[in-house]
Amino acid sequence: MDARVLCLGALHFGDASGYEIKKLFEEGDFSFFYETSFGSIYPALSRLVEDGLALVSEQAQDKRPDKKVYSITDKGRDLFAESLREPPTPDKIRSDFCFLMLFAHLLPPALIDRLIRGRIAWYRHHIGQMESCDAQEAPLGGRLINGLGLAIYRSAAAYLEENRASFVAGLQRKDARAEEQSGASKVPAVAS
Amino acid sequence: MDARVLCLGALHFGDASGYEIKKLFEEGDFSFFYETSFGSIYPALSRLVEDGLALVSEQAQDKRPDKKVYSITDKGRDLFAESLREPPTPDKIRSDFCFLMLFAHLLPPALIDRLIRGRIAWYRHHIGQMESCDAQEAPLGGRLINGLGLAIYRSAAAYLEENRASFVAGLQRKDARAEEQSGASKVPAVAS
DNA sequence: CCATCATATATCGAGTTGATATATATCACT
DNA sequence: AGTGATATATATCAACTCGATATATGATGG
Repeated sequence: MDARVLCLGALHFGDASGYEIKKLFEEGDFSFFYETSFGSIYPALSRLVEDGLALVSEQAQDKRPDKKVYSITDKGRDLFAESLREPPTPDKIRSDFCFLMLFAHLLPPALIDRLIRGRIAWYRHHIGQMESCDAQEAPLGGRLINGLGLAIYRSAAAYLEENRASFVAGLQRKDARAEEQSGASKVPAVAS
Repeated sequence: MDARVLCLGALHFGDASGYEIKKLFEEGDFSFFYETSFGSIYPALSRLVEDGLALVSEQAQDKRPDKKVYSITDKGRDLFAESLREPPTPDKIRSDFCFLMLFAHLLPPALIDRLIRGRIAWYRHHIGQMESCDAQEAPLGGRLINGLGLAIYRSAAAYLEENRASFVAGLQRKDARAEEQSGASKVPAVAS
């Protein structure tokens, strides 16, 4: 799903500027399941206009920088509907947090504890956001995806809440054992 | 988290070739939460060797192409441990499936139904895989992440199973109403 | 008064993706 | 025996994306 199709999707909800489309990915309907950056949005919008899939109208604003408001054309709508028909590629995920946890034994347990607590707080924050914007949104699909996101975040938060303490305790026990071994000169290690 | 750090993490588990590291991301411990491609792995490994963070030994194999087996150096281990200490960047997700569902009203309900069923099957498949390789793995963190993945996939699959039928039925009702309106010439529409 | 944030567009280097090329060997099927 | 598919294995490349930075203005807050 390239940036042009994503922008067409955004414009399907109504006219928007590049900046507003970015916000859709940062805080809006797309934020739960898709990311993208200005570096792909702005060139994508330019190409949509070039190809006749969108129109642009420059609007001078006072007290604000000029705005370029894009709108989707019929040709754009057709191409978008077509694009949706090709089979979706599998989800792509990159989670530094999960990668880090795999190597938790290389870091101080206190740091790991903080990271997990932060993660739980992050989930709780987004759950709150999703719950509040739940009021029947325009597209039917929006509610399905909102519900899916809520289900996933709730279960993830619950799992981490249930397992955080014992996981960190396990890391601390391991650290204690390691120190015992390296400090063996003090008290001769006796085979158990 | 760039490809060099990811490769160092992979080599932390033991010596490996680029091909084997890729498999770790495709089917192995990393597959649930991280993706990457040959195009970033091979250059990353070359640079690790250049910078003295890894060593390489070429192994001629009979009946197979030559293999380049990489191993992490002490310097590499140090740099890896350091890299882990910088705060993890937020997860990046790109889900064509979720994007598609947002625009479900633009596609035939039967297609949406198939896509959701396929998604559930995908979740079930990976849940099975994760359950089977659950046997106490080497790193403590592995079990935490495995459990998190299981919790997420199970709740996602359950949510879609619970909501699939009614969602598709909702789409069909909407389609029927739309057809009714466009075919209004046949039977005059009477305001309800 | 100064720093930070929000609005708004744009660009650029560095890095990544997904496809493709190159080889060899095995396995199933006809 | 041949055909196509799959697995092992490395490597490259165009197109694309990311994250940072530049530019400009106004509002907000300590």
